[in-house]
Amino acid sequence: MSSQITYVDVILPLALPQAYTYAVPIDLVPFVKIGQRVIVQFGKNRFYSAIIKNINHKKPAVDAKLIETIAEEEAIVTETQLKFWKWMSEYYMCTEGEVMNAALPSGLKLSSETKIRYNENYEGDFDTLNEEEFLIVQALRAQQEIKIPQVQDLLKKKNVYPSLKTLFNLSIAVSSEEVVEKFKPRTVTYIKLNEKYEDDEELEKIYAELGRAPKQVELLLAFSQLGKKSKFIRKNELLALSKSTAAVLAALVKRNVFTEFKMEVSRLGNLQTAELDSPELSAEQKTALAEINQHFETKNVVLLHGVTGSGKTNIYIENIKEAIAEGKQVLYLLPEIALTAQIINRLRKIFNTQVGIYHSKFNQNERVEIWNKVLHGEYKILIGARSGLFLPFKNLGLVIVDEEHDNSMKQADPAPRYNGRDSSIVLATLFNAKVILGTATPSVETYYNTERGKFGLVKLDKRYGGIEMPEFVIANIKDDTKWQRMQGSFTSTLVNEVSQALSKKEQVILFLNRRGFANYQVCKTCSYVYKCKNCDVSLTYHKFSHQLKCHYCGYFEKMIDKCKSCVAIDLDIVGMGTEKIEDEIAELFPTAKVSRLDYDALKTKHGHAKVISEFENREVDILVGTQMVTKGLDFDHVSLVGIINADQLIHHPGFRSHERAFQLMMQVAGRAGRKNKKGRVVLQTSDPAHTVIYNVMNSDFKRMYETEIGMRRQFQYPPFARVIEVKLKHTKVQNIEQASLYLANEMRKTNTGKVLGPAIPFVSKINNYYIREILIKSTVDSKKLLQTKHALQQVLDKMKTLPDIKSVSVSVDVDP
DNA sequence: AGCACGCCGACT
DNA sequence: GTCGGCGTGCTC
Repeated sequence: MSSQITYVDVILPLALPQAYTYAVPIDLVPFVKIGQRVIVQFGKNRFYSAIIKNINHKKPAVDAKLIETIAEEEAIVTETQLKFWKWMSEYYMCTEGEVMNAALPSGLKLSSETKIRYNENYEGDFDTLNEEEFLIVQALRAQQEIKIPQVQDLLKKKNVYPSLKTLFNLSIAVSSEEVVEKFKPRTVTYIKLNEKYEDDEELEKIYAELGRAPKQVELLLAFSQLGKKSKFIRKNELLALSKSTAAVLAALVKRNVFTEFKMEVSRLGNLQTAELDSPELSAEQKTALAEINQHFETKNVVLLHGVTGSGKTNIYIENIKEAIAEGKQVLYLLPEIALTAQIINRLRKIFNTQVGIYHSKFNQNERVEIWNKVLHGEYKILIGARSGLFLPFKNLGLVIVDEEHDNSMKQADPAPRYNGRDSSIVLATLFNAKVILGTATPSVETYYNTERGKFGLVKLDKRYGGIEMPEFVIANIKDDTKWQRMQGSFTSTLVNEVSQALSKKEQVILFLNRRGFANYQVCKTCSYVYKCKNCDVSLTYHKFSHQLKCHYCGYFEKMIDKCKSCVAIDLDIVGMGTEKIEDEIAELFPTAKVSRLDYDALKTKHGHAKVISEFENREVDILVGTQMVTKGLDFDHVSLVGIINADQLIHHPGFRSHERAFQLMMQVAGRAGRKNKKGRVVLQTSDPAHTVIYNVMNSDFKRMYETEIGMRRQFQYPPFARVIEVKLKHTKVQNIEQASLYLANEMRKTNTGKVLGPAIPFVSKINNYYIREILIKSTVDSKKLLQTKHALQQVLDKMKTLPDIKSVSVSVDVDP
């Protein structure tokens, strides 16, 4: 029994299909535990920090290496987290290593560095060396130790191994692997008086001795005054208060009067702020809170559907308090952009030092400290962006996902391509914790889940002043074109509505989902369309900068007035963008002040904040913008929203864009209306009968959702189906064609899901890579979904063995 | 992800 | 002829 070797299976922070097994040295056996971070050699000379997944005595098929060391005695990953990682890797079709990569702050992921030294015993000459090798030798002799990136810099190329190998073979240089812990605790230097001088007599003596060094006497005096209460003082503080210098202090340290020592401190600072009582709840809010708690008796997830400004945060605060009172931890997820100082300060004022924050603006060292504080339960509340759900919670009691509809809750790239909302529900289930999803515009899946009773629904539809849903008006572009009633890009209906709103001194938002001036530019003679060199999409004409820009990669060229392809000088600008709308509306309403809010306006004009504040202060009457107008704004005097091209929003290939369009539509529409006054939304469309909005004209959002859900049921999109999106990428089109055909055909054969593609005739090109997506629709039944995934995995594995297409890179996304 | 091995084009 | 490009395969 005791002679058995102990093995550990570890997760390496790499995209590897399986766990790897290492043997544990006999002296480390008593210390290994699951979730512990160990350092292992993987490959010829690389070291990684890995996480122990399980411990056993089964001898692996291949010889196991020994683990190098244990990074820290304590397990920094909990077993719950390991379960969560496993779930995530299976659900989102990636490796556990990739999940680990996303989960751990890189301060906890170490990497080894190859260091190269000059061999001092080398006695030969350098005659056989080439120029590059000699350059390295010179550098080695000057600095005696250099790292690979320095060599790459030196030789100005990436592959430096051949040159180094020559030097190693000739024993001119030697290499060593050094493991670097990235996390460095922050230390502060303190100054202490040597014990000897605590005795007054000795102190007198030293003053006498120092007689001829007045600066040192001064410093010592200052210390004895400052240091009266404690025996040591921070170095910086001492220097600042005594107005002395580091050199003087160093002299005293050298004389052994003072001793320097370092102490680890937290980077996170002391967050003590004035305690603030939590806000008093309004009657509606109290009811909502009671309803949430009532739902929690039978359900784990509740949607808090509250219009903007209904005070959802006040309700969260009460729920957080309850969870904390039970000794549980709370996770509060927000989209990165919504993680503002405002919300953080508010919670900090109430919950003080129990609140931790976790998002991309923290550096790696800070993130490690936060990780540890969550692990040790020092933080009770964690406010974070979606990656916050990877923190090592011990006893999570409540998860709040605010702005649950926000598409930044979904990680697009790289793997794991997970949805923060869905994943946090799974995480909560592992802890038997409750989840509140909060939003003013629920995602369709969430709405559907409340409808069929899976989630509880609590509505908070009263604003403080009370607001009604807007009235929808359809403006038919086709009719107006036929009767020649169009005024530029505007229908007569919209023009009338705008002038009415303006005459009542109300504000207008015009929404168009395309920036720039015009879609594309085409030659009237030869029909040549200006396209991007890199991306194969048409270039957008920007009037302000007089450029043709690619909205995909940012490429731009100067606009010229003659055709690139033939001799003609008659070019046509087709389509419209926000710039053009801005121009046209200004011309139609010359007395109105018009402003524009889109990506370009941020840079060229005066920035986001200024545009918004001008609009809020009613210095601007008409705001033209892209979806930016929907981001966290609340305008009180907007009575009219014009959607310039509703077709574009509704008729869009692929359900993802459809979903986005739907969200957008609701959010834009939600901007209309003011206190006690119904707003109006004008939808310009050339095909009213096929516009979703037609069906819900003059109705409320409930019908909008229902229509959308109906369509999704009909076409089997999420939430009625699961969709696996396979993205193929390669430099050669033929390989993409072959791979996508193969994949689609093989998947059809397995009969585990409906394959959409490669019939989708769309291969995009980004930076020399061709990309094609294939959608595989499976049912919501988790067993069937698993089958589909297995089948897909097999097909992908097999594809890797096919000579012609094996190098095609594949990324898989699962929706939802 | 790295790193080694191996097979084809532009250089001495 | 070789150097060096990157396509391919493996890492406990």
